[in-house]
Amino acid sequence: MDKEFFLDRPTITAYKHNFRTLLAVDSIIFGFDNEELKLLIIKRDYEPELGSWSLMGGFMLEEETLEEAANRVLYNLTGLHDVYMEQIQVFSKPDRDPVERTVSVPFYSLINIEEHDKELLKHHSASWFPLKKVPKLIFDHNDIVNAAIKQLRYKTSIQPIGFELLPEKFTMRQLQKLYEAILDIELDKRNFSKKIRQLDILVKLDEKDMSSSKKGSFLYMFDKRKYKEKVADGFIFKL
Amino acid sequence: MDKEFFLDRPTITAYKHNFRTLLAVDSIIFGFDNEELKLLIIKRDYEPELGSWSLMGGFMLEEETLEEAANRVLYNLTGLHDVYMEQIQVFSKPDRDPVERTVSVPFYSLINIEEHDKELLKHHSASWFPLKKVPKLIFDHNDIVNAAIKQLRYKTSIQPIGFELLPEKFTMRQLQKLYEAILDIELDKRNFSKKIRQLDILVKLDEKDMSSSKKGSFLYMFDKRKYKEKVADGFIFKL
DNA sequence: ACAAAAGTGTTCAGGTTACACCCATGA
DNA sequence: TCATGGGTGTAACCTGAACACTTTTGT
Repeated sequence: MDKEFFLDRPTITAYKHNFRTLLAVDSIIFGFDNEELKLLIIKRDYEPELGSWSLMGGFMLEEETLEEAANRVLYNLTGLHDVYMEQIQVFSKPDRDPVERTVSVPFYSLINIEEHDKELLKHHSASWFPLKKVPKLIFDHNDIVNAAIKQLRYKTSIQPIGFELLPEKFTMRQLQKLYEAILDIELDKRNFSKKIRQLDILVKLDEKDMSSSKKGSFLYMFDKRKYKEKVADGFIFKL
Repeated sequence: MDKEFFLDRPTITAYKHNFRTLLAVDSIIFGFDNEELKLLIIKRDYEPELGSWSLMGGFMLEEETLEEAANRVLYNLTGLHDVYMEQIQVFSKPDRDPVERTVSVPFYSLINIEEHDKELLKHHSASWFPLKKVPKLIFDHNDIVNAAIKQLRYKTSIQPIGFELLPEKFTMRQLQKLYEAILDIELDKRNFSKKIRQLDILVKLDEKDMSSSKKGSFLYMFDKRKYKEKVADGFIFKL
């Protein structure tokens, strides 16, 4: 029994003798260019690993939550607020950051690839990479990206997210391409549009987008109110 | 532009000036007694909140990962190793712990309610509570428990977990009751056993359990190899 | 012989999949 | 007039849901 009692000590020790760690948020930012999914990463202009590709990240401040920190980091890079964001598994190997132990809480976000501040991106030497061409990133950032992709696919296959990656008005075909890009599969256009229309979260507009074909294709908007109702009802959608 | 550059500072500052936080793991331990789902909590024997009900927890040590810390905490309370464990959302409100800022990474585990070290439980003044009768816990621990229940239900509804909560040999009826307890719904025994048998992850034994009826009911075991294969294939199961 | 739980099969409805042709238009 | 992408319906199949009776055996 003594063994357990010994191991137990740290959990009942007064707070002050315990280890305190740096806590970072890392931002996995996905965008869509109507063809494929892309990831936004930066070229570090500070040590360690100056000049290497990296996720955008930042340390959690004393007075903010992790969610606030993640929003701050995303805002710093893109100028965007109120973006879809989801936390994934924490990365906590003691030696993952060579400078000092840093635990990373990653958040992935979905943004419209057209709607961000390009000056800020330039300032951070940030670039978009197709998912299949993401270079070697610092530390364990490639693992983090892979975990985020996995989580995004999983979520997308059971809940209608992904609208955040499109412009406000979009065609059925764009939406289908988005799902195909996220899930990395091909879908039948008849079945896809039937399914999506059944969800009753889109509004069909009278306008057409004439850029993709001679005939033009109808534009849709996404009915935020209905969408939120459904998600709140714990609604599950299977593609 | 200056605003962004100012906000940006913390993310590019050298490590040393940044805030370091206490990082805790909290353990949400679920057990099943053949009737209902229960939660294991402890009566704190240290300040703050001495005497209050609380999740078992502990601070992450300098040389361990969060997963190791979670295993250590669980081991300290139950004497168990190699238990199913899953991380849920991090809780990081700056004032959630009144003594000092502590970020909590909660892990829930599923254990067989018969197979743990009862001496250790007594030592920690720990008790099992039915989910619907969990008392007020310290800090935001009730929120953490609710998040864990939600996650457990979600997981259970799409993947065959939950076997961890049963003894090695169990009856179809016990398994059904477990699912009913986790999902808080009633299931049809014909459809349930058909579905489970289709999954092809159980082995039917020749033995019967005679304790529950005159006729006796067949015992099953869970085929770990097949189960692991299925889960690795990203297999989704909908009850 | 009866009470108590175990065990099993069929039918029906709804959803998912596979599949092919016509439409509108600009060039 | 033709080439390009847009738009739609139907039949076969599969899965999930609802539902009731027989079996075993201890008392």
